[in-house]
Amino acid sequence: MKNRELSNIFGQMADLLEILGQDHFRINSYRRVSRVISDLPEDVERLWKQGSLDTLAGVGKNTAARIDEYLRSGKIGAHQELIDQVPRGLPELLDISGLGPKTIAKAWQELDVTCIEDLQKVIEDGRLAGLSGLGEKKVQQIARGIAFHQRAAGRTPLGIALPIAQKLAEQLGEISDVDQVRIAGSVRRRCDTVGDVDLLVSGEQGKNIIDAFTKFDDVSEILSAGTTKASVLLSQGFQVDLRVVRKKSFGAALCYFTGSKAHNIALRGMAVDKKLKLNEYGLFKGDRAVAGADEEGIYGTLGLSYVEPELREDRGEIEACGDGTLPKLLETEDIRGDLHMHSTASDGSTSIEELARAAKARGYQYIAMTEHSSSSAIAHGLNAERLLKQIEKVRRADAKIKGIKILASAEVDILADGSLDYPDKILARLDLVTASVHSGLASSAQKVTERLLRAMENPYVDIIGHPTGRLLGKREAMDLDMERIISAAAKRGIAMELNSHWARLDLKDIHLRMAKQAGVKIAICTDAHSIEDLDNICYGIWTGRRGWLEADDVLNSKTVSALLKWVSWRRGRGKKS
DNA sequence: GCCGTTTTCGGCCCGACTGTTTTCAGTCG
Repeated sequence: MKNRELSNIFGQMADLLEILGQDHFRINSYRRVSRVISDLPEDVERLWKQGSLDTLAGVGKNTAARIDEYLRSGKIGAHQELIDQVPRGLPELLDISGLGPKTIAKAWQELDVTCIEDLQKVIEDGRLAGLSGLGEKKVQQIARGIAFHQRAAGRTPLGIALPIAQKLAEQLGEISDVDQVRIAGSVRRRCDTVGDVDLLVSGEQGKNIIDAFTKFDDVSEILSAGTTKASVLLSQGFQVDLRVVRKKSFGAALCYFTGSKAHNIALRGMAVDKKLKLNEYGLFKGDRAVAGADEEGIYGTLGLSYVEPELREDRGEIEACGDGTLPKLLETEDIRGDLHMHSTASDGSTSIEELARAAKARGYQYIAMTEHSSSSAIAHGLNAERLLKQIEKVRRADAKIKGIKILASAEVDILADGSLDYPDKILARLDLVTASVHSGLASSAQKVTERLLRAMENPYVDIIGHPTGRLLGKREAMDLDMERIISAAAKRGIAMELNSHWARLDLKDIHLRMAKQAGVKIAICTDAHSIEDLDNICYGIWTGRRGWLEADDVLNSKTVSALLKWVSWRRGRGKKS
């Protein structure tokens, strides 16, 4: 799949054009193409073969010709020409907070700055401060931006950012001038990783609120602070933006600061079509506000249904409002069980019975115990003999604890050749089988894809666990041919996991949507190694919602009897083919 | 560069904060 490469190229072209000072509408259209391709839930190469590239939003004649050029020759001439015009180290400077394209171009042309090291030199020897339009303060801001850029490893997982955002929101609520508080931005959209935290409050005394906020214990540096807006760095190393608006604007502001940017632009376009103006203060007809206090009013007045924050990515949600195909998203209550967890038998820290009781307390009807198999030696994986004893142990626990069904399952390793770590006759003894890759994740796309496809030929494989193996911020996802994997899953009725640990969230949103479209069931499971881990299910549910999942798309929204029926149905089907 | 029942040319989302300015450019979200 060339989507990622093409998306990167168009994004890079936008960066280069920006440094070269080109028309920003043109730059924006490159950025849009970059985003549309990276969000695309199908192979861009297939659209190209069908001759339907121009059905993509924002892709016109020129862009289609460039995609065509890339898919034929492996490069784009216009891209190469831009690269030749700008020093290689320059685009990275765009990532430095406080430094924009105009200043970068000036430093390059007047001081011959071509990379971060050059920039640091001209800051130290005072030459940067000597440029027109720059002064000592601005230069200090850029120096701080460089320091932050060098220590920040990029985006923060939601699982780290959300608890911090919630704590800050709570603290804001204790300020007497604050009326309402909400978390906005990518945290509210439940993106798997976030670049910063956006908080919104309503209140009349903006200055007081901003003053109190910038004095919070976790604030290590104040980047800016006015009467309605402040940006700070936290000691935890990421940025928090706070906005204060009046009550009558709260809904408009919440909508605006929740984003995404692309969704907002689409909303504003709709407002313009209706001769209205939309900004963070409200929806206006001339000078008169026609909506603004709540989000429902904004969407309603624009003639749209309310769009859940997880869907606000300009990935077709606005069009779906129009033709009534907006999904009724999965809810927490829809989850009836958890099909992936480890006890002390392999590498978990809790007994089967404790996990079962904790799951029951969370309202579940069933759990599946999935210890590792013998190849995962480091995780004390079970050999066939131990597994058979473990099955007996599960049966005894199941008989003992009433009100919840405990299924005997396993997380079986998919070996290098695609075979499974247990023989079929052992697998047949299990109620449910999840198969996962735990080694050789860096192999070529072709190799890992074949490995998974081979494993999926085994009639006992019910679920593919954490399919791409990614660990956010630590390990890249395997470069699978997701179209082939999903179509094989659809053909054999195999479910795919959405591993809910916040560091995995694997499959991710756009792949979930591909799976849904292919009719593949998703198992949203925690991979719990302790009782607390069971609570990670919320991250899976949110990510599922970002993938447009409804209750029916989710395997573990079934009752236990429907689940077991599904297993025998699909195994029968697997054996036939 | 894209796009079109107001358009094939002339638009393209909108506002806050900062610093270096004497009224605004640059950056950010």
